[in-house]
Amino acid sequence: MTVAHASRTVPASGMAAAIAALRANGLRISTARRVALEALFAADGPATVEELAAGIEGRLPESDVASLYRNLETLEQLGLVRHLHAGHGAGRYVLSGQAPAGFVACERCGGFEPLSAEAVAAIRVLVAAETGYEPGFTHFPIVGRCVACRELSEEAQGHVHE
Amino acid sequence: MTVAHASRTVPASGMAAAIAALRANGLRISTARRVALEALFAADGPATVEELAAGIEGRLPESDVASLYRNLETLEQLGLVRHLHAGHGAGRYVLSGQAPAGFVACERCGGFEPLSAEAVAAIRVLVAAETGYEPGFTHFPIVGRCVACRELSEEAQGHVHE
DNA sequence: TCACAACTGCGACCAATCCGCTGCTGCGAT
DNA sequence: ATCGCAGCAGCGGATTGGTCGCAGTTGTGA
Repeated sequence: MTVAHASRTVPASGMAAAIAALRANGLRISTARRVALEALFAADGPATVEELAAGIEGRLPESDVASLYRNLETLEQLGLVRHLHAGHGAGRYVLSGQAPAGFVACERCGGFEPLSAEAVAAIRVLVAAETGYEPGFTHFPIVGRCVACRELSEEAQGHVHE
Repeated sequence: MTVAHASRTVPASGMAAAIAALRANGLRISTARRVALEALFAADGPATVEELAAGIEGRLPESDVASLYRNLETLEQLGLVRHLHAGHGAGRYVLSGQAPAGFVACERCGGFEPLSAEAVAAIRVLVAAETGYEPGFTHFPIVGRCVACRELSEEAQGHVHE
């Protein structure tokens, strides 16, 4: 397949680079791995294994969850993928090329917002100065309430499962 | 049982206050609840349900986990207890009277460090200014690496289960 | 000391993740 | 082309953290 038109929604170069990285490490380009990468490229932001395994709303073939977990781990070891845990529930996987310096996650609706490198650096300095700890914010984002959910929880003091 | 000497490691007043709070809300002072409270008072910092159920290293009677979860939830609704999720693994419960404004947790060794109210406020402002999100840091602490674990992971780039 | 709702403790159940095994397949070597 | 085989996929089952339903027990006000 020759690339006739260089630009697409998903830069073909990303996929090619990922495959090259696999090959460079002596790993096979199996169908399951290709599908996993396609799902990651097609996903809109950090996606759960469930979403990826279902083929991103049925637009891609389904995958076996156990194999998917293994392949995501492999891709993570190559530095192609990162995963994060935001609040309760399933972990989420992103292509590291598409991930920002950090995330804030809403503990209520599960939404995400990127965090700039500057903000992350500033917070890191604050935390390190007080405790010596060095936070990452990529693997474990900051968790809070987004604007919409904050308003909701103020008018109705309802308990969401925590 | 009369209190001969007023001061102990665990302030008896804390226990009495907790029991009073239960009673004030029309809740029963059952054995299981008393044991749960004792375990929380005896615990050194945020403890897992497993630790609490085991009676804090066998120093207290064992508890049923399901009942313990229910009682911890009850105590949490009264504002006596808080729970937090630091990194992977089980959640942890603390008496809210013994909990600081926020926590930093080490994702590697599971250690904790308190975060001052000032630091929490400063970070909250930073995050809110950039994203509109309002983080708490009590339910989901900041996760990072403590000094010791950072040194370990620098000399040997070993992968801990993530 | 009685009566009964609140509570306990057991076992089944659930979601997220990982593990072991067997059979298939990508890929370098013929 | 095609062969051989380590690497991999896909299945089922195990594990961990947490919840639910239910039958039996127990605080507590009357």
